[in-house]
Amino acid sequence: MSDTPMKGTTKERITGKTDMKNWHLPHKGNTKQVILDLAEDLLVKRGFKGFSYKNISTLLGIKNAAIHYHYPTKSDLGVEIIRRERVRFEEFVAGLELEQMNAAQKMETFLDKYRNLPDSKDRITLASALEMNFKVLPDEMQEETRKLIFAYIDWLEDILKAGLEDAAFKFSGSPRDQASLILSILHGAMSLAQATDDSFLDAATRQIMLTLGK
Amino acid sequence: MSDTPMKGTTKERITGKTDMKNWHLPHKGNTKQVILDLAEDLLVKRGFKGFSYKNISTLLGIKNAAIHYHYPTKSDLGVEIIRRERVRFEEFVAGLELEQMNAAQKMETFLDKYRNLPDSKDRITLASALEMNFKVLPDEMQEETRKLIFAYIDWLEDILKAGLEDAAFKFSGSPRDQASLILSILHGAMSLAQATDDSFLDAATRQIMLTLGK
DNA sequence: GTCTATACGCTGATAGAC
DNA sequence: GTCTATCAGCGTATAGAC
Repeated sequence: MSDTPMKGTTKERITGKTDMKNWHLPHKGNTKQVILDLAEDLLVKRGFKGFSYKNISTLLGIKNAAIHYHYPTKSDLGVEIIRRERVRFEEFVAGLELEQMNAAQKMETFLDKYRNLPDSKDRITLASALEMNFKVLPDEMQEETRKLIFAYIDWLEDILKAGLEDAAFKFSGSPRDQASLILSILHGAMSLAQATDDSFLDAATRQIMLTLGK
Repeated sequence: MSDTPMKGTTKERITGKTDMKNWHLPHKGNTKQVILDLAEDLLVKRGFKGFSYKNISTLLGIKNAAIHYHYPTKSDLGVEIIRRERVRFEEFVAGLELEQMNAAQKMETFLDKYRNLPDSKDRITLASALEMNFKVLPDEMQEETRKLIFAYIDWLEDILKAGLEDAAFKFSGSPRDQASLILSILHGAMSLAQATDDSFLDAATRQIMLTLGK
């Protein structure tokens, strides 16, 4: 992965559209957000110690020091990335409620997030990447990572419990254990796929629904 | 984790016993091996970019440059760590054959390796740690990592096939898919446990035997 | 908000003495 | 085999100008 400067304005990069009128303008006030996007991408792809402020600033076409203006330390930046993901997940969960899905539908929609991971992301999620880097993360990032993971597990436990009650699912062991197992399978499949390029995620998601009696 | 120099001779460190007669002697010719042990430990605990030649040399009570004498580049060192693990696994497999175990016994013995991981290792295996660091590894290390993982999967596939034939196991899907799934579950459980301190490995190994109809 | 300039430690690595 | 000395480059981070 090279650190070639990005072309065009921020909006063009984000939307994928070109805005010829403003090609020469800098990031029009959303630099802070673009830094977050870029940093999340690099964190997922290379690990926390595998990218630097220099990498980000080069991609953005600005200088090292400018990043520190937005996020004083790398830990601040990392914490923000994780918090944003937790918010995203909360919105995802709220969305499912709005659609009045049943437990099985919710589970399928959750699994879809993994089935549909773009190859450009190397088919890995932020939570999984954080786990993998856990021991080299600053303390505050470790804490946020834990919160994120338990947000997933807590939610999984809830819908497993609901599915058990209305007989949509059947499985042995506690809903909590089953929730942990499901996340283990998904994260393990992504971890293995990193090294082997094989797709373990399809087999993994299939197996999960099987063990739930679907 | 601090890099406090180790006390005593190499043999004392390795065996845990004290040899007062030779406490003042350096590493008596096995420095190269001790470096490998130390480096493997650091790699598992901190990731490939999380330790340096300096870390190792400080622990050993020698200088940075001395490590380069034994392993010219960090990649050389990393490759040796992985190769040694593959040899260890081959010996493990050969040992199971000598004991004339059946498929179910072999699987249990394999799972024991994960159940019995010492806390001092943060309950993570070399293969899993390599996977987690995969994208920041030098090319030669990536190649060796792949070989190691496929050594595991190939072997798992073999005993799953054997167990299927003599009706010791029953499961749906191909033995290959099942082998991948088992490794996914194990690696995923270790990955999750890193961040949460919960023990997912016990639940994971139990679930594996369950899905094999045991 | 971004720049220049700067600090300082650590990194992987090499040359040559002992 | 290990040492001293040295290297260039990168890492995070800060001060102060524009």
